[in-house]
Amino acid sequence: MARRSDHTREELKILIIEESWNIIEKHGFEGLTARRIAKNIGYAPGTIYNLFSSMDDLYLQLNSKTLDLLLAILSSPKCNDPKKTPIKNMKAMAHRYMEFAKEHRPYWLMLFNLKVTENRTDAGWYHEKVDQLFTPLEKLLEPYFTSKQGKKRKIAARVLWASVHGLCFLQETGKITIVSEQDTAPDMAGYLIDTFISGIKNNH
Amino acid sequence: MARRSDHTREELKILIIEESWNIIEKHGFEGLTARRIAKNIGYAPGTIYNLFSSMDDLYLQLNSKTLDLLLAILSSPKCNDPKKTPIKNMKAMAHRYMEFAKEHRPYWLMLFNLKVTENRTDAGWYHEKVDQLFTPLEKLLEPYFTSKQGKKRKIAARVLWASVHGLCFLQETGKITIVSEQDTAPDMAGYLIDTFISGIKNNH
DNA sequence: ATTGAAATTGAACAATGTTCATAAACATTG
DNA sequence: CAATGTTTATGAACATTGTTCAATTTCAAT
Repeated sequence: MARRSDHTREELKILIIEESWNIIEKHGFEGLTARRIAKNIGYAPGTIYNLFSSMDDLYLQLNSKTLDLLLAILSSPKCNDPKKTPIKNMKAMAHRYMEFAKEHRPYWLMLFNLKVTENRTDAGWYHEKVDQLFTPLEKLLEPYFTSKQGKKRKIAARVLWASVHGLCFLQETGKITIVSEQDTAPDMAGYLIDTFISGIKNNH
Repeated sequence: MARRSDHTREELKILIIEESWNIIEKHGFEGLTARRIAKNIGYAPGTIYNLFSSMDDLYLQLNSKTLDLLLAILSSPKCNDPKKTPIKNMKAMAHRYMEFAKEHRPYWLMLFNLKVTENRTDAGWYHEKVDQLFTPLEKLLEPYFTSKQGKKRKIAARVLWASVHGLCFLQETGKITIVSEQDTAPDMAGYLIDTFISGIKNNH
């Protein structure tokens, strides 16, 4: 039996989340089970339920971690370089998003897992976190809108972002037949951004 | 014990699919279990495995049915009206897609279910079916491209479609914070289409 | 009638999330 | 230090799941 003083409640919570993270990396989301986590950290399955109300609750915490990672990437200087044009930054942003989805596929896919999604209990902080993801793109869109068009800009950011995500999603789940080998998903995202921004300029 | 001559193999297959369809409508995807299907049609659980290699196989067949429905909707005269402008038709198409996602949510969500997606065995006919979904939009895009720009048009169709889908997905899974009550997802799709098409015109 | 193939069965298996009485570990008190 | 109370860990137990497969039943052919 694990000593009660081995870890504080908070330490144990982190321990479980981190071990889950590793399991997912090795065995994918399907490989993540309460029993496996418990075994790996030297506790009994029941212990997990002392710290998380359910597996879904744990999934939510894991998603939170993923969102943190994503926000860090989208906020990084590489796609917010003042020396580059906004369009170039946007393309870099899209590129890095797709890169993230590819490299951290299981974590990224979890974000859109049905069960996790329908967890609308304490959706407050979670939704705010998702909302935060739009801000880097919103900033890049500033040059194309007047200061009075804040709402329009917000909408544009969300629409463009949803588009990039849609492209990434269909690509990553193999639902899209890429027309030719040369037209990779990032290229298509580039095309999308060029066209969309060109359209925005046109409408002024 | 159910008589062997009650149904032919093919009849039974259809029976299972239709009963599954009803179960999903009533109890969602989560409510769909081998035992429940069997019980409802008066057979034993094992029988299902005589006709489908696994539950995932059955899911694939169900998705196929959903894709048929979707194609029918996207091909319908309501969004392919020669009297209307292409843009209006596109907006109608996006609108109907989103409507479909809302009304047939469980079926629509199943299309993007991980497990079902990773079934890459007989992905041939399935992928072709998905590919078919793009053709209505491709046709609507004809006026904006020369006959030599067939490939460009294909790409545009996929990009635009992915965008609409992304919008729909984030909206339907509650991942997007709509800026205000007035800006519904269909409105945002309209904005997307207007801007995107405007951008296409610009680039010629 | 007999034989043989084909279809149906349902008990059995392994694995899952989850619960909860029990026991252990610690903190507090007298 | 002993006794008591509280918190935490446990792991067996429960209900479900997909899935398998030897046994049984059904039916056509002989």
